[in-house]
Amino acid sequence: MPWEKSFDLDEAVDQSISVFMAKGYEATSLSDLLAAIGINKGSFYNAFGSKKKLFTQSLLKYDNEQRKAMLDELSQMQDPLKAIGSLFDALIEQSVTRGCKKGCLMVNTALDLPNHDAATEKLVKHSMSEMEVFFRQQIELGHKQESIAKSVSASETAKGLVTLVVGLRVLARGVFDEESLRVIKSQAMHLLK
Amino acid sequence: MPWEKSFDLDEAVDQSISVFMAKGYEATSLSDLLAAIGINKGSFYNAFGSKKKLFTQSLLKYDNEQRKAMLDELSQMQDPLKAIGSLFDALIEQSVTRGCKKGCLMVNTALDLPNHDAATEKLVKHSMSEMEVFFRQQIELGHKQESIAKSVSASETAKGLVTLVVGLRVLARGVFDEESLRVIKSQAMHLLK
DNA sequence: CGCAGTTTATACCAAATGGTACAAAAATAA
DNA sequence: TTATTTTTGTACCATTTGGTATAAACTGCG
Repeated sequence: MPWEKSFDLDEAVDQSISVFMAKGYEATSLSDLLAAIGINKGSFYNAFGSKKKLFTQSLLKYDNEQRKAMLDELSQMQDPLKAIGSLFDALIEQSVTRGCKKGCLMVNTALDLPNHDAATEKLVKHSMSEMEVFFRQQIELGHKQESIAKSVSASETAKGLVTLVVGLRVLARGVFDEESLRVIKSQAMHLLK
Repeated sequence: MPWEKSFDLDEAVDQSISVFMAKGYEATSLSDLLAAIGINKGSFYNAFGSKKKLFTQSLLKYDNEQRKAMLDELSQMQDPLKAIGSLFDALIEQSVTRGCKKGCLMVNTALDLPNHDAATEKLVKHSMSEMEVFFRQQIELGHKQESIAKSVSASETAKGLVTLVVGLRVLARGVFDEESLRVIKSQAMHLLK
């Protein structure tokens, strides 16, 4: 066997995620990706096949390492109000700190859904639905623990919280300042009362 | 004097709004616009100057004729809960009916803010802030009329409602079905209790 | 009619688009 | 050393990009 790839595949996808997140799929050019990853066309097509395939790969990795990882961790807290509060804290933290206003690849793609293929649509819907499930389960746990009133509908409030998260990620891209983002969190907690 | 323009300027901008809304600024090509308006390059540059100028004009018109017109009308109802409920009804109605999933030009642009110029940023921020003001005033009116409890903070809840509206417009583009959108409305009304 | 202004249609522009092809260099394994 | 395979660099591809230029045809008014 000859030799290992000289650039880190995983790292390359991470760079791609950044670019796609910042500019969107269409507005991201091949040159943008090559510059961000630090390779040239030959290696690119050898490694990823096409721009579209890289995008799908990026979206998948993002969903696994960002959304899924975070929800899994929060689920283990066994404290619904704290878990949900922490989720919003983390989103705000990311929005304020991270590279500045890159937002969320999944939300960006959700807004652009009509311009993507069926596979992408399925992935985005699944990711959003997983988030809704997370909220629903947390609220149901709160019902058992009696930290959340039974009058708070698990399924309906879960959808409300998903909507607030999505809205937050949009507004975090430049419309709202940090203080306003924190108000969104407090409004989310209001829905649980 | 020679002769009137043979195509309707106003109508042309409306067509442009549709295209920009559906595909986003970057992904919309000149050809897309020419096809949608039904004119050719010569007339286009004579009438609008550039793609960017047309976009700005479109955004401005959209803000005036969609957002402003709607909020002005709802303000006249003098019934905060009804007005806010009607706003969500109208958004859902649009999302379900209108051309199918075109969404909202202002929200689409908000998510894309980092890639636009200062003038656009100002316009979007102003539009969003006007919406926030609308909600705040409605809640304050509700305080006076005693239809909304004083414990509901006008300024904070206004931000929460703006976030729900933005989230709704994103999710309406393909993630949520009509039933789920209606749940968002009911969650919005919950914030007013 | 003649002038003014508009519309069409076309040709053109340089630059960038996503993607392919290929030779040479480099590095490992046998 | 000799294969094997990936890397790099470059050249190339047709198409499209936003934008300009131009000439002819059309329409309305004085």
